[in-house]
Amino acid sequence: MNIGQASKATGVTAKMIRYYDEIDLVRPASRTDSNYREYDDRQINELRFIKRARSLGFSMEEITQLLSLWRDRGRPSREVKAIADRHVADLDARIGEMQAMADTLRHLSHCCAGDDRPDCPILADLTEGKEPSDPVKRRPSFNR
Amino acid sequence: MNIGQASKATGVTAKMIRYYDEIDLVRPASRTDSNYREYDDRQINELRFIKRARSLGFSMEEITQLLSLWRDRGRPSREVKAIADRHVADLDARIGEMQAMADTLRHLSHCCAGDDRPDCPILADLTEGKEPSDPVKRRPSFNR
DNA sequence: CTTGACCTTCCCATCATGGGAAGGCCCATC
DNA sequence: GATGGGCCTTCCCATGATGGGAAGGTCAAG
Repeated sequence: MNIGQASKATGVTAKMIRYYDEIDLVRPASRTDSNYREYDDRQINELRFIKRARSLGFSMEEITQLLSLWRDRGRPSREVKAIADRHVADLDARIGEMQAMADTLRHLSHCCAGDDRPDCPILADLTEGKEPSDPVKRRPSFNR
Repeated sequence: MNIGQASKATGVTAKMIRYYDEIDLVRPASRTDSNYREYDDRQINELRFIKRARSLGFSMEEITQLLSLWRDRGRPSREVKAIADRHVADLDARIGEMQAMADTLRHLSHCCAGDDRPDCPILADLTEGKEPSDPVKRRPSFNR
């Protein structure tokens, strides 16, 4: 299976497959005589795994760990659970922050006439330069 | 006021002040004879505005628009409200996605023994390569 | 006049992803 | 067996907001 077929089979773009290859996330692809990458079922499954894990918001760092546990038949499920739980806590923290932003804005918007006049509580709030409760530092790499 | 004082006065790092300067987000800083940036109250207020807007999750793009409305005394509050409402919808969408991720993971984690044994519903789920409901495309630039 | 704290610009890195160019390969159709 | 279109390869660049750091100029207090 070449990269295009692997891409179709997994839903991961060829670009990203090459990237995962480059950062050694997946087992190294073997190459044909003409230097085409060749993927077998094992790698296809790894790519699917990565895709699903990304869709659950895991960072590449976490996925590296998850993949290594996945490959290890003797893994303790405790370790997998720990990674998942940490990620859930991370998600919850971010959800909380965004919820706070949305709530604040909903309130301000509700107080804004939204007509032709210039008076606007939203701008007024921004002008006051209130401090946010805490400039939260997040673990790197959960863009999307 | 030089950049360091402006930074202290607004809580925006000097690095970021220079960046906002570079992308013409704030009014251009005047310079002293020795090429130091000089900020007046107007610009200090703009920096505070930006800071507060960032803390509410607005993208630079949105902040550009908000700043321009802020500077315009004749703005219709409708336009400000529209930007805010769009942003709230964006936040809500993202919150929804993350909530779904967290809920899924909470369920899986709950089903995982988390002991020395290797069996793990979390890994099992990742292995199945289920499709996420929909690969949501978000507007660029809301990292943090 | 020295010293240390500040300022300047310039370059590089992040993280996951996509765009695109230049060149090589494969297969089907003429 | 040549041609063409659709693959593949590598390489470089961009994103968005932010920080790190180097090299060199400036200011103010001692």
